[in-house]
Amino acid sequence: MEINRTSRLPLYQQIYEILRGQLIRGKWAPGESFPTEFELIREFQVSRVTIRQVMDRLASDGFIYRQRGRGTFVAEPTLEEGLTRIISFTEDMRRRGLAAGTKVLVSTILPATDDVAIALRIKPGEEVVYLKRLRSANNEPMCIEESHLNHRLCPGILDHDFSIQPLREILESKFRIRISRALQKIHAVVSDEEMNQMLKTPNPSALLFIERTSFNDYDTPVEFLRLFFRGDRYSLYNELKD
Amino acid sequence: MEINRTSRLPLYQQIYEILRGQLIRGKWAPGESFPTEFELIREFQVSRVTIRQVMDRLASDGFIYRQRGRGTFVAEPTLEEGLTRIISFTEDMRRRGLAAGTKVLVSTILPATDDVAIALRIKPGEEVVYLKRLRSANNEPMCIEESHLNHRLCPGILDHDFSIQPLREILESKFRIRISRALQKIHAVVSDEEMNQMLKTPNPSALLFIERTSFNDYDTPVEFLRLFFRGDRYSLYNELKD
DNA sequence: TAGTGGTCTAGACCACAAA
DNA sequence: TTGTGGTCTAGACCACTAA
Repeated sequence: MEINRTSRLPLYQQIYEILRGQLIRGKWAPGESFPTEFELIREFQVSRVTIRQVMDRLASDGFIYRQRGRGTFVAEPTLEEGLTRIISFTEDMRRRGLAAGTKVLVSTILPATDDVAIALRIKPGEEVVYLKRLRSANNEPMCIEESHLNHRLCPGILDHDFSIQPLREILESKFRIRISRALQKIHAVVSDEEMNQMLKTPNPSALLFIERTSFNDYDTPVEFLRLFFRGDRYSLYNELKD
Repeated sequence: MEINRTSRLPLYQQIYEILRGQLIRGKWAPGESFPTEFELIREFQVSRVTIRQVMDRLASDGFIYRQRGRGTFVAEPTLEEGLTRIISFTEDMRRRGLAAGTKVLVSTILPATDDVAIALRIKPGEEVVYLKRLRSANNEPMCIEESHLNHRLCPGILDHDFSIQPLREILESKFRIRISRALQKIHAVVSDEEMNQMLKTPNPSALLFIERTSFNDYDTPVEFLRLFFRGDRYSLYNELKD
């Protein structure tokens, strides 16, 4: 874990990426002491302001919290992160104390419909990878997920087994596509017959319906996602300020 | 707008509050130039680092955005703010281009039920102000709002007219209670007969259901709120990072 | 008392945009 | 060329916690 002083990437960003990666990979347990400012100053040989810039960001991201006079500590994972960071379904369920499962229902290539084309900023009729999965938690159905990928950006992706390897991992390792941000819309809808069958919900049921467009580093839409969560089992949590 | 150098409140926080207040009150129009760093340095007579600390926060709050070489500008109001800041129903509707209306359905004092008591951290049976309102947008029903206030914190609040003056304003001016943060849970539920009548929705309909507990500066729960939004008319928006 | 995080300063050099 | 925001430095003093 070295920083590059000749890189055009600012020092604080390099250090941020390093520490953030270590936090996500679980280098420290929640509640454990995080290195002090002066330890990080020694380790990376930068000024205190630069280290504090990094720690301010890690704190506002919710990864660490600081206590004057005591030190800095690693924060517990929160459910709120599902509304601020892009985390996988598996990770989301783990935080809720549930074991995630996946069943691929459909995986094929289709011409883009008008709404999908608009979301992906492509022409209607262009090739879209359509992936429909049933997501479960503790072996009970939890969510229907319909993914639409711009096939031009990930040709041949259908050869992979989506029930084993996470989609984002495939995009990153095989196609060098990193999802850096996403915009989403959250609604409530009534389930239809087909959904009730798949989700084992009574008729009628309410579903938490999320439409999400994910973008790569160059702000090109990569994926358009529709998520239908069981309203009786899944809620979102967050904090409002001021 | 002066800062107090002998106050225990840090300079950057004082300046932040001043500028934030001016931004919220609309001192500058969206898109308009915000004062440059050096103008603010001159105005408040503090160092550049301090001003940047303020502007970093205003930027991450979404109030301003900066462009290297060009300057700093006032951001457009976004719908996302409804998921990060505590904004009033009226303000939320305004951002959606709708005119808000309010009809008070019930306003009374009740003993706290178990769930409300837990949320407000009081004993079951203690006095709670119960306020039920029908919120409308462009004269169409949009939301049923059930508010539960800890009556001990705002005795006599029922004398006010909630259809005219915003609840938060009454709390602030009459009882010196400032809501500084809130925790909420977002679900989807199916409407019942009574709700369908009030909201003029068909049976069955899906509602976006939000439960929110609001806290004052001392982290005491002040209000427990249940919001039932029409699923066909109301959605939440937000951005996910990385 | 020693160590931690919180605040603040003056000053430097850089990249970028506009005139 | 000028002015803007972006990054980085060394150093200072303070408030709080724990030993």
